[in-house]
Amino acid sequence: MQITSKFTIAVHILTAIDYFKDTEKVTSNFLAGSVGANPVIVRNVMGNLKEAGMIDISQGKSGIALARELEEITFYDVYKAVDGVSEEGLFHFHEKPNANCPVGRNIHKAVDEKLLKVQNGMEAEMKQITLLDVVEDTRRAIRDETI
Amino acid sequence: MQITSKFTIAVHILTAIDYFKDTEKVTSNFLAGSVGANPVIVRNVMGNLKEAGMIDISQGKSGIALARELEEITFYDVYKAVDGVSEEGLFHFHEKPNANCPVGRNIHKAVDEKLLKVQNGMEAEMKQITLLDVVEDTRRAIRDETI
DNA sequence: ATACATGTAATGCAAAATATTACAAGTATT
DNA sequence: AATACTTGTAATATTTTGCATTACATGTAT
Repeated sequence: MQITSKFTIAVHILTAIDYFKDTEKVTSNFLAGSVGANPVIVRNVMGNLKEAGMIDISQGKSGIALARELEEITFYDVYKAVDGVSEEGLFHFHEKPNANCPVGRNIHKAVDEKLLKVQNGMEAEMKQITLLDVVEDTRRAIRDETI
Repeated sequence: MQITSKFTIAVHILTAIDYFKDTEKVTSNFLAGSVGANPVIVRNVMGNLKEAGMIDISQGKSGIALARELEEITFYDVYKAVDGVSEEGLFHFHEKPNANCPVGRNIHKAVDEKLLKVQNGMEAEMKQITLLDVVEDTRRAIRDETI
């Protein structure tokens, strides 16, 4: 498949940027600490998010800021940003069916369009979930911890 | 992710079993030829489909037959049969977030339920596509070839 | 000038998917 | 009973992919 842990890392990063923006110096090393991943991975994901216009960073400069409102960043945006443009689609169909067989020759197109429909359904779902939802729920969970 | 090529192989197998049931002796070797995969892979997938009650096969006996009507086999059934019971869910969330960080400690639950919703949306979509759809479209494509 | 940040190439490593070989076990046909 | 052919499965490559790591280039601020 296609959805890697980079997706959840990206969500984590964006959430942490918002959460710590006033109290900590948010760097790739700091984020790597929170996520529990390698700083280089974090920097790569940050690069993807920057290209997609979700965060503002620049080389040398310390400080990472959100470039868009939280409610204007959906799961779909993040997914597209970090897991490639998804030219391949969500599913592999990398069979090499036998061209001498009528089924082998024709099933590809029959299945492809159906998988595309499934993928579109999933993407529609992802477009309805925003980073604001995540941030709100995370903040609530943190608040409830202290009780 | 989780959806492997075994899924498309399984769909291919089921379609071929139906298509060739009256004209060819359908064996794992024959199917492997049509799919373009190794016979052992095909036999393993066949085993999954048998467990799930979609085909009838037995050791030694030649001949593979569908055990259920085509319109009663959905993409979801096939997916569940070959890609495991999906205890893990469709997405990895195998981060090891830092427990010393409030975000790292709490984001997991916030994101998990949202990914679950996406997954459910996708599965709902898969439940609406049946093997009959695939077989009909494949037959139509084969018919159109000869024009 | 120094310290510290991001950017990125190169490499290694581990896990997972897939392929392959080899053989066991069952059935049908003769 | 012997043979041929089938499915069932274990053991073992091979390949691919995700992730980690090292090392260093490049840029900014103080």
